[in-house]
Amino acid sequence: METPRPSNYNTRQGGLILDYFSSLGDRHVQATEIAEYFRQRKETIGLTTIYRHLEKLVNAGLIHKYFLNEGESACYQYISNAGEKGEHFHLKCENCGTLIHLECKTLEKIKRHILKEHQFRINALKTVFYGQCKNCLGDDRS
Amino acid sequence: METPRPSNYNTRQGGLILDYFSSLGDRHVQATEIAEYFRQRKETIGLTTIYRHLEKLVNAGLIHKYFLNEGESACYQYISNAGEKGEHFHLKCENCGTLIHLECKTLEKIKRHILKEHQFRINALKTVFYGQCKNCLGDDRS
DNA sequence: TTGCGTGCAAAGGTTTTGCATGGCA
DNA sequence: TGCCATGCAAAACCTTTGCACGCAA
Repeated sequence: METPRPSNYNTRQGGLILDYFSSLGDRHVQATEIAEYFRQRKETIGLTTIYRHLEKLVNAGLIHKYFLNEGESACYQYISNAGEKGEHFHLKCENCGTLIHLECKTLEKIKRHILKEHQFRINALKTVFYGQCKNCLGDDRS
Repeated sequence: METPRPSNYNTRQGGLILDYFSSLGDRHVQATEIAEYFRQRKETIGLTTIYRHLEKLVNAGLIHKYFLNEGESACYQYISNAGEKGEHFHLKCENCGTLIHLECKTLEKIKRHILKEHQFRINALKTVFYGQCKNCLGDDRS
């Protein structure tokens, strides 16, 4: 199986962006952060070009796009070849902004429950649970 | 218990907007839809004013703000006085856009599980499950 | 009269599009 | 050489802010 390429042509920018994503592991970045990263390394890439590569990478299934800070800019994250193993849900604290990666057998049950009983297949990658984290529950019991 | 008012002053616009929300039931609207609604009735309200009332209503706990169409505009929804009873999760089909309101005992278990085992209190109002709905699962079994 | 409410215009931020140029194959 | 990629400028959107005027109390 070939690794899908983000574009037909092999360009400096395309290579840099894909390499950058693979170096990120499971960390996510926003478009402007990518631009800033390369600007600091004197490898400046236009923001337009970055957005166009992001779109291609999403379509190629190499990166994942989602929104953490509601109403704000999109987050992009590399999808490691390791594959299905690391599926997890995101928990985002509405108070302090902490992002928790949750891998949990019970949540697998939830997915199955909703699929079987409600005929809906959940996309864990895109789904974000909002609420209050441990620390913020402790601080304020409202 | 008094009904909290959206503002100190009682203005034409404030009254119209609150009345409009209470007439919506559990349907949600976007800021521009509100503007359009009143424009058609020759009761034009400036978009700026609408946004300012929305903010006040959210702060007063009378309406709820969330994001359904990721990266797009905010949705606002009236919180009926009926209260806690109608708590439900939102399921949003990534394919056809259908929004499902899910009231389900099992999901209460999910909330309790995550609270007890992971010390995180889920805000069901804000949380949206993304995935594929019944119809779209049938159409395409990818 | 006081001070918040209103709404136009403008700014802010993110993302997309038009278009001339650059560079891969 | 052909055609996609690039990136500047500008547009498109949603939302917020500045400011002068309106209006409720």
